[in-house]
Amino acid sequence: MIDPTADRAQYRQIADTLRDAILRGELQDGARVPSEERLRQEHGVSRTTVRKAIEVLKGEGLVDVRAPRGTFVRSQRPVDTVQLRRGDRVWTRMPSPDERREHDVREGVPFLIISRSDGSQELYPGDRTQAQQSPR
Amino acid sequence: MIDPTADRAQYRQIADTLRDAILRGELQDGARVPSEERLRQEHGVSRTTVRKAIEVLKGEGLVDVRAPRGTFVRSQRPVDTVQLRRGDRVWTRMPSPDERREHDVREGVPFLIISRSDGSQELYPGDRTQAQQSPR
DNA sequence: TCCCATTTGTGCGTATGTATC
DNA sequence: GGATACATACGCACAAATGGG
Repeated sequence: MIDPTADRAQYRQIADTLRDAILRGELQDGARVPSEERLRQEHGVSRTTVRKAIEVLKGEGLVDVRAPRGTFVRSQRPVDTVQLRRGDRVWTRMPSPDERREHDVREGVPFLIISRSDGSQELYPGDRTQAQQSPR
Repeated sequence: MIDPTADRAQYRQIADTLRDAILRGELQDGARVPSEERLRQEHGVSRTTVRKAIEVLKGEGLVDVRAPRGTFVRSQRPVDTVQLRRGDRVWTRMPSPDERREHDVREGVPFLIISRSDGSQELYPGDRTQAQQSPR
C-alpha cells in the first residue's frame, strides 16, 4: 500500500511496487502490467501519478509500453554475443530518438558501443547484446 | 518555432530544438538551460509540455536537473579505462534509482557491466568508463 | 535571521486524439 | 461502432530548496 504522507513520492512508491513484482518474477517476461486506469484505482491516485511511475520503469528498461495495447514486462537477456579483439574498446550511452528508430531500440535501452582498433565503431542494442573477450 | 499542428508532438519538437543547441555547442557543457517558465513563454506551451521535453533530454543523458537551481548541460567527465581479461564479458543496462544513488550516477546514464570469468561482476558509470582489451 | 522571488518536484483534474480489439 | 488504453496537452495548486537582499 502506498502512503501519500511518506517521504517518498507516491509515483516512486508505485514504481517500487511494480519493480519488485517484476524482479521477484511475479510479473514475468512479456506479462502485461495492469492498465493505467486499473493502477489508478488500486492505489487511489491520479492517472498522472500512475503514468509517472510507468515512466520510471521505462527509463530503467524494465517495461515496454505499446500504445494502445498495453504495457508489458520486457525480457532482457543478452542473446547476441560480439567477439572482442585486441585493442577494442567498449562503452555505452543512451541513444537519441533518431538512433532508437534506426536501430530499433526501445526507450530505456542503452547502446553497447565497440570501437575497433582500426577506428571503426559498432552500435548494438544493449538489451540483447554482450561483448566477449575471445577465450583464446 | 514549434508547430502545434505538426505530426510531431510539441514536447518532442522542443526537445529537438534543445538537443540541437547542445550538440551544435550553442549550449556548452555546464551551461544553464532556460528555466521551465522561460521555455513555456518562448514556445507558448504549458509547463507540462516543457517538462516532458526536459524529461526526454534527461533520458538521453544530455542534461542534469538540479532542483531548485536549474537544468544544466551535462559536462563530460574524464574517462576511466578498465582492463579486460580473457573470458570477460561486457554488457550494459540502466540502473534502478537505488543503484543510481549507490554508484552516484545521474538519470539517463547507463551502467557498463563487466562479468569476470570467475563469476564476479563490476558495475561502472557508463558516462565515464570504457573497457579495453589488454593491447598485450 | 528573516523575507521573498525563483525554480523544480509532485499531484490533482480535465479534455481530446488515435490505435487496437 | 463501441470500449479500452495509451499519448498529448491544458490548467491549477502547493511543497521544498536555493539564493539574494
